Amino acid sequence: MKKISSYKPWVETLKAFGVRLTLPRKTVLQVLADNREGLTPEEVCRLGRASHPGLGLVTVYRALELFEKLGMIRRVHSGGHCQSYSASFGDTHFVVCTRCGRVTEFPCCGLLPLFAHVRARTGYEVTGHILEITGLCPDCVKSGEN
Amino acid sequence: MKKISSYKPWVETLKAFGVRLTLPRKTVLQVLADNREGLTPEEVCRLGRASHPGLGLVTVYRALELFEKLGMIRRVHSGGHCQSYSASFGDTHFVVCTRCGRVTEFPCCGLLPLFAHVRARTGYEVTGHILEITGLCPDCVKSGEN
DNA sequence: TTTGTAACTGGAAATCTTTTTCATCTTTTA
DNA sequence: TAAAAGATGAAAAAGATTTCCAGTTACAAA
Repeated sequence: MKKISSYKPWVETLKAFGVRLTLPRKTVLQVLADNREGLTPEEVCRLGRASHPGLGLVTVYRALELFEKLGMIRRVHSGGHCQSYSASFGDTHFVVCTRCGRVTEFPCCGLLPLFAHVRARTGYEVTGHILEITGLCPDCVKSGEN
Repeated sequence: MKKISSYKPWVETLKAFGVRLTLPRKTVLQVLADNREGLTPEEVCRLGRASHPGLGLVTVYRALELFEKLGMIRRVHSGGHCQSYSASFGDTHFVVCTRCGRVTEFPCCGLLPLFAHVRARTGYEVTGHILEITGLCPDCVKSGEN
């Protein structure tokens, strides 16, 4: 798993919403930028303390809630528990590796016909959806079974 | 919300897996058969006590876990928390009403092209997925805004 | 039927997980 | 730079889930 970018691209978003850029928030953002698995609040806190030892779990909860509301991160449901978060850029969905937990985004596409089908079939007016695909990432496919 | 069937269709499944048909389990099944919303363990327990006052919450947790493993019920992720369950018959997905919580199944269909797309784009070998659609059920569409 | 036994149950207590509270500290803007 | 609004983190409270364990029960075999 490689470290990706910094959290810099997110800074604009935060400024646009008039959200303060504090040390704990920067720390949480950096952790999320550095990791490509879904992380629980607990995990974010533990990882974050490497660079900011005073980081509080409550603050992590609040930061994650805020970033989710701003669309910078999203909840990952696959893999048993639903309280993990992963960075998200734009209108995408996740593929989650069932072996190593790696999360990869892919553009949201081609669901409109399905929504029409659902509407016709059930009478519901569709307003949203959760779509998450699970599978094996390229590395895990290469390195063995399951 | 209308009461649907009994839990009878499930009895075969349970027998096939060599699972005992006990009073608490029957109670949980009846609750799930009677309700078309996602129910939390707590709610199942409360509703179940109407017919079986001694029903224990721990037993409800165990029963839900078992039934989920046997594919008789599935977790509902929409609506904030992910610890609700709803009856499920066959290879389907859920549409969840964001207003009244009603859950309706629709056949799983038309996702194969998407899986191919994901594979081509991300290199993941697709093995599963979570798809849940949210919207307004016909009754809620009729009865007002929101 | 009756009976033996493995499977199941439910209360209490132990473990998490998440939220609330509140006194203190930090950004930001004026 | 100072004031004010916003943010932080420790502790405590509230919730959710699991573990333990002493009974109880469904079911198969006699």
